Amino acid sequence: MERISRKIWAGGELIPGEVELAQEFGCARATVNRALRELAEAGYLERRRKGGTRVTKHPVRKATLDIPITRLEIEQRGARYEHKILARIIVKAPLALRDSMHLNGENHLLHLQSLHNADGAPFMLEDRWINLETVPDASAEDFQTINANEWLVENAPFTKGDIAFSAANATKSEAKILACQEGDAIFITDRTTWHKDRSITSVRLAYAPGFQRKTHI
Amino acid sequence: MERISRKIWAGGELIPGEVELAQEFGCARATVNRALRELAEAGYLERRRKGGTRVTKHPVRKATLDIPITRLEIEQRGARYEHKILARIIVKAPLALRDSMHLNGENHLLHLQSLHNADGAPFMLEDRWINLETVPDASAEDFQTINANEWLVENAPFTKGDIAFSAANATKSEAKILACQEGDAIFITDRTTWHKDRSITSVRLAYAPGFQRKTHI
DNA sequence: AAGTGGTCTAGACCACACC
DNA sequence: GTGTGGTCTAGACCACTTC
Repeated sequence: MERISRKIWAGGELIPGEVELAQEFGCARATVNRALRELAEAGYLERRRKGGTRVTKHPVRKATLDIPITRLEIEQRGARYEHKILARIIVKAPLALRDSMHLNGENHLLHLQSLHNADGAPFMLEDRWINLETVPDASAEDFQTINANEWLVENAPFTKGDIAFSAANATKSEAKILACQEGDAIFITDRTTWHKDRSITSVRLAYAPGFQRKTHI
Repeated sequence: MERISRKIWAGGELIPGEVELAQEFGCARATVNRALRELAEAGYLERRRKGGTRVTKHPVRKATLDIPITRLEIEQRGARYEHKILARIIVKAPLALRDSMHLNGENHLLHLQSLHNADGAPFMLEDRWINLETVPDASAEDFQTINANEWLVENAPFTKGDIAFSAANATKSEAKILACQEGDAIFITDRTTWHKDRSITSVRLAYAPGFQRKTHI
């Protein structure tokens, strides 16, 4: 790490092999391997068999972002959590989702709208679609006592997910639900999760104005 | 991992020690150690010396988010990058920043406003404050040929940083610069970086409407 | 074919946290 | 004290990629 930041090893440059470094530092090759592997995970090095190890030219800083369970996020702020189901309906997959969730028009989805409150004030509006082909048990749940997020964590573990963060102007109906003005800037999280190649759920989270998603490097 | 997801080992439960698992799986303890260490890094396990290893009760999913260099982000979309300096001035630290950057009123900051374009269209508006106590060389730079982001990556490596994502309504002047309407929802990234305990720079990035910051789990 | 990193083994000592 | 995970060593074989 010191040699990278002091540019003794410049960006793009091939650094010595593990055996050579082990000799130089007077340690075992496994120790060098672990050090280099961790630097590679952090994005400072690029490693290829036979090709050797290179210093990354433009190290992309990586921030790890926690994807919290909303109830815990609210409770950690010292607020009282509650949620309300605003709508619950089973429908055939709408056009807009067939592509992003790998569905056809015959697939049935559970469409759920819920509001999550912190100390009685609107905190986040959730618009969720659950794939009933993948998670048939969801059709028997009313999600009153346990919210959909936590139910899915328990009952439909996912293997991968796509996440996108963006900003949107509150629509008239969103503004009413979130107790803000139409047009207010709303922080949006879109997330689709998968088990292998089968979509589980696709959700749009609209946070009340002023919300910040924080992290650190 | 299988035993966690199938709940053979339930949340909060103490799992067998490394020696016992090595015997059961017929492998070396170092192999068990690496497996458990990686599961702990991913957030599924909590490990403590003498205390043993427990399954995390509410596993917090972690997403890794790339913090790209804006020029490369634009070029990777196949667009032509250019940037313009809109304002450049050296001032004493304003009240609003003294707290978040650990400054007093005698500290001088370089205040920089720049617009980053993709194929000639506004992409992102950058409002940056550079701490000249920590990075005195910045006062000699005009940032015309190399933008502040990349100059700082080269000349002032940081050890830690705070990041916050949010949404804001475009002000009248922001709307004019970003070629959008006043009030449009704008995706905001606020970032302050540090070298040890000295602040380097604090920056607010306002992306043109429609921008999404994507990642996956 | 050959050289690099990826992974594993069997053993050892240590640091920490709990008793 | 004592038991747990944290780390290291010396050696081995393998997988991948380039030549």
